[in-house]
Amino acid sequence: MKPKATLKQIAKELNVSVSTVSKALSNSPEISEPTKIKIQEFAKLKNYKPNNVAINLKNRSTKTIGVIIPNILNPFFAKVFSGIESKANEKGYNVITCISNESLEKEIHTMDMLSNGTIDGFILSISEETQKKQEFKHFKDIISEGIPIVMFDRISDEVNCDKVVVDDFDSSVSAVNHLIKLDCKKIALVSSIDNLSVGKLRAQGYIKALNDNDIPINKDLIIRTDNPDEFDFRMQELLDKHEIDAVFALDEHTSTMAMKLAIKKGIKIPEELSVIGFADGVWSRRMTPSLSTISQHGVEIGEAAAKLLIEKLESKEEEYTYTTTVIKTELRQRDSTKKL
Amino acid sequence: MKPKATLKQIAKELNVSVSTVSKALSNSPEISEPTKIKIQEFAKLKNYKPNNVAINLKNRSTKTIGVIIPNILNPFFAKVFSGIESKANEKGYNVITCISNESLEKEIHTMDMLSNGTIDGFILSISEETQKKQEFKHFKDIISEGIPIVMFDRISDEVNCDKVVVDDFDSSVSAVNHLIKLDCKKIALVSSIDNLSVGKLRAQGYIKALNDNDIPINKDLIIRTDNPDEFDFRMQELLDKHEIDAVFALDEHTSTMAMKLAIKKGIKIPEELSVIGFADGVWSRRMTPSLSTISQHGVEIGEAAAKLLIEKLESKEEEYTYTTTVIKTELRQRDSTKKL
DNA sequence: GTGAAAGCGCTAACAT
DNA sequence: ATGTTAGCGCTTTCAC
Repeated sequence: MKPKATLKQIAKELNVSVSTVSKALSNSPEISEPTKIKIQEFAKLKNYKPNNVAINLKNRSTKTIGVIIPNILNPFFAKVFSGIESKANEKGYNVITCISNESLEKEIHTMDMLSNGTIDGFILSISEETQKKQEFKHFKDIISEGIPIVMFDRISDEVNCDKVVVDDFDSSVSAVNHLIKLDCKKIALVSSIDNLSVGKLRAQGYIKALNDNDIPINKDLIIRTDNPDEFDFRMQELLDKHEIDAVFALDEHTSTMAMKLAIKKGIKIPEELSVIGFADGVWSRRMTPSLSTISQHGVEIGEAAAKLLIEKLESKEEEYTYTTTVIKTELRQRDSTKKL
Repeated sequence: MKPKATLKQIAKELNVSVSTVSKALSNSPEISEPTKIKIQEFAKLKNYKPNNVAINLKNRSTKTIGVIIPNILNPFFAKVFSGIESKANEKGYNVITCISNESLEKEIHTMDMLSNGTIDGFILSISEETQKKQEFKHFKDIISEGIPIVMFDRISDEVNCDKVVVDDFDSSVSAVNHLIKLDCKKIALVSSIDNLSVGKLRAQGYIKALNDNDIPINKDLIIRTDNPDEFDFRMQELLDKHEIDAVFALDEHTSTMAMKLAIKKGIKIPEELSVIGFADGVWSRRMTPSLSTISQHGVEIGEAAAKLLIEKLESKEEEYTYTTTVIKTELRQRDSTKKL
């Protein structure tokens, strides 16, 4: 285990000054060819790598982005994360990741730990608890410290910053319209994320689509909760008591459970029941029948967020107007809906 | 946007020296109560946070771990990652994450970018390409630079470092034994990860279990490839040509595709065909029928790896013996296998 | 009890 | 063409 090479050591061993070494290694024209070559070769021999921490201190910037993700097991977030990581790397940035586990406290703690020079800016999606409690002071504080934030997916109108979202409302409208075109009349709405901003937007889209098509809203066909276990129970009840010809599901848990319970009851999908759900990841394809989904292009969301943040970090503008980027979703027709 | 408070500024505003401020804020007994209080209150008022980069430079350590994950969309890796993140955070470490995307070049590039003081050590799982090419020089180089590495899951015997793995071989043996106890005689082995170390170990376990039970190995019932598309084709063929009563699948793709194709053919699971597969994540539960799995306790693997690395980083021992920790798997019986 | 000074590793303005 | 110096923000030893 060799001791780390530093400019100082190299300078001493070569009997030159530290700054000569520094300049030689950055190929400065100030230094003569022969010394340059001598120093560069010696540095390579010693496997010299400039200490990044020292450079960060000098530059007052770390080229590192702090990313806060509510739950990395959710394939949507995993996709966004991979988009952030790849765009950041492309631009020469590192990514420090924290998983908030949907906890407000962890979110606050993380932002506090990292906002001391460790990172140049944040990309985050608000935790469930934070959205429930509508507690956004920590975001505002960080921003007023001059650390930029880009929010994605789960955002807050109260916080002034760049945002990247999906057109949740419109996606819902068009998905439900699609079901209506398929001749579905009794479309159930199911959600186990009714505490999230995105869950509410999606539910509103359903209402809008039914209204537009003069279909009366039937409360009995709507399950909106934030508790997956409660959902399972109510879904069973719904299938037992009411006849439905479609399910519009706002999250992965409800998409898959609705299908599972329907299949168990012997209901044929898609012949007797069409199912469309918000879902990401490969699993919707792997199910039998495969699930028709609204896919959110997570990778693009991540890339857009990273691009936005890095642009902001690298612009010298004092004034900056905040933008909200909308990434379009895509309706992927698979085997849980009939073909038009 | 307030300018960041520094010791220097506080010192000037309070007409004391930098070192006094530093000591007062670290509650040193050298400083008198009144000045301490004055300084501490002023610092709080100014929202002073010690610059972490400066501290890192001083300490020659960053309390940051570099994590390299082949693919974060794989729920096994996502679980391991969340284990690493939580254990690291508990111990006061940050985590810089890179996704190698199974690429050797990205792996090398990442390790090069981070091994300049940015991180104190690495936790990683070897990329597919790296395993295929058996190219391990970059790992050895990093270790010889004095940066510790902990490998998990996809490891190499050629590299001398701490490791955390699953008992792939034994898990396979006992899973296949379970199928045999269920009275299965014609057990297919399917794998689309035959290029990975873990894939090979699991396949060996299958052979061992059949041998132990005096069941002849039938090559026609074995599909081992590293190409998912090729697998789909050969699986269809296998189902068409041969009668089988069980499938033992070494990865998620083959577990789910085997089930999907069998269901499509009208084969009843588990009555006519039992399926066990290596799988993680919630999706095995959500399938119809739910999939019996060998679950790998990804979170524990991540925690163990982080613990190992941090212990190494914080021990002053010059000499250190490398350990390989084995995390036991668990056979989760669900609806794709009959109950005993 | 307080302060000056050195040093972590590097860069860059400013000598020589 | 090379070297000296100061400084990034902090801690710590050593003077006073």
